Amino acid sequence: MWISEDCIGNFAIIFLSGVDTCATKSGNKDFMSSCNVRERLLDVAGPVFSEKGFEKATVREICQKADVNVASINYYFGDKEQLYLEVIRLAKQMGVSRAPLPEWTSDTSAEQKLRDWVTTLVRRMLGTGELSWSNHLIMREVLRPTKACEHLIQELFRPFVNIADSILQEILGEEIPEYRRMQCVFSIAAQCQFYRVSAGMVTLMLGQKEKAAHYNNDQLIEHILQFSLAAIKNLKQEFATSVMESSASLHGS
Amino acid sequence: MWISEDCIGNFAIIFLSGVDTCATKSGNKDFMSSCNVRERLLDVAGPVFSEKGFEKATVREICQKADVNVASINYYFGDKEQLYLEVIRLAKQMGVSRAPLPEWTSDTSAEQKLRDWVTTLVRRMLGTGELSWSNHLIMREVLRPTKACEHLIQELFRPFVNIADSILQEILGEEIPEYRRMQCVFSIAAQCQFYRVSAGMVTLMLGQKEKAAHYNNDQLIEHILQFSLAAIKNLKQEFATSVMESSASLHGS
DNA sequence: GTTGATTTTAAACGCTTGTTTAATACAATT
DNA sequence: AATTGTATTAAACAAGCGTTTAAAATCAAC
Repeated sequence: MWISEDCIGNFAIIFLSGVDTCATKSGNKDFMSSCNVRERLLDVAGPVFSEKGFEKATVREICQKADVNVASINYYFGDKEQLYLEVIRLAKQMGVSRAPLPEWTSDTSAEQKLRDWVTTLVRRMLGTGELSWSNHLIMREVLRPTKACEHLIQELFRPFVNIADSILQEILGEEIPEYRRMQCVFSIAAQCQFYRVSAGMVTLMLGQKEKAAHYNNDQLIEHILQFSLAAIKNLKQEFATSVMESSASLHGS
Repeated sequence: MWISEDCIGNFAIIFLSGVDTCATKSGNKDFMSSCNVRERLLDVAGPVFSEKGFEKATVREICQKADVNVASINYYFGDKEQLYLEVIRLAKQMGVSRAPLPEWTSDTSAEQKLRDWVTTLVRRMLGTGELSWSNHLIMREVLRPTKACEHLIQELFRPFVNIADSILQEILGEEIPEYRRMQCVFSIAAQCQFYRVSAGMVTLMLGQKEKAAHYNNDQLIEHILQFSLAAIKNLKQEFATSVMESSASLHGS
């Protein structure tokens, strides 16, 4: 309302004061540092929570890295946990946009879709780089769910699993019961997850050299896909023959 | 050095004084409670570290449950970390003895061996009951290795993985390179591991009812085995045909 | 310039952590 | 009985944590 009069003069004030005028969230660092405290906290808290976990991450470290006072988290978010919940929401958005599923047309084969799905999951799980903190954080929630996990399941996991389920339905047909399909989805996801959660142990077991030689993302995707596709196709075949057999024994008796 | 003289008389002292004389570690509770403080701490610390993790487990809780003074851990083990390392050693021994591999004879089939291996791994990972704390604790080390992990790898993981590797070699033959076999071993282990590390998320996704209906240990073992065996056999077959093809194209060109 | 609300700050609070300490209790040896 | 070395205890310690507070600074509006 105060804009209504003496408006022209105040534009300069708005622009220079830096209050709530941070139009772009990324890019220019000098401009960033003039953004408001709330934004700075959100930007900094993600990587810290990702690296340390909720418990071991300290408000003091976050505030120091955001270059704000220690009381700022409580002032803007209430407490540490509320900040964490906001960060998880941010991580979900970034995790999806970071490694999205490709667009499919009506004539994309089921196998290609499954390849895309596995590729996306591996990239999300094992991805490194600037935004990988979001995936690390989400993985923490999977391994040790907090209040935030329910939100992730509804908005992220269930939709993603449903896609895999429909692909498997395409391959396996309608006869195979839903829970068998879901077991297969879990078996595929399990393999992708393994190389993230057990990465430390795998490296210790294989040694750096061997791991670098045979366990990069592309090789893992290829192995997981080949391994899983063979298993799925066998399931279909075995189900077909078992139906035939029971049908035959029915007729025979 | 003080043993060198007046040795005979001191045997009685050693034996009666209660130092290092706790012959049986399990069973009789009355005897247990008369054991020395060190033993009581070791007995109590395992479950606590398993449930809370090293960081969140407090010396005060451990000492309270062991019914000893808070200073006892520092007196007997130096500090909290030394106690933890001792507990990990204990966990390794108990983890193996809790769910051992069955004995195999020369005419045990490779498939049966693989079934036993998967069964053992699932039991160790998902086992519940009195001694399951040891497996929980070991899994914590896999997910977030500390100093103690190297010891576990040498004494526990590598031998166990080697067994699976030799079983797969039996099935696949000599032609398939070692790193492909290892990838398969990891894929199998990954599936077993998934239902432990993601148990919370799986339950949240499926709901208690569905999980209880289709995801008990026996059903999981059966699924993992069927899924993996199909994949392995396909690998063998594909490798054979690809060798034949390259041989044929070699002859053809 | 003054006012009144909002934001920022340094300091302190209350609590928990692992560890240390100094006094005490105990049992074996002299 | 006195001594000696070990074991146990309650209390204190120092450091770190999340949070609160009350004063100071900032800024739009009059």
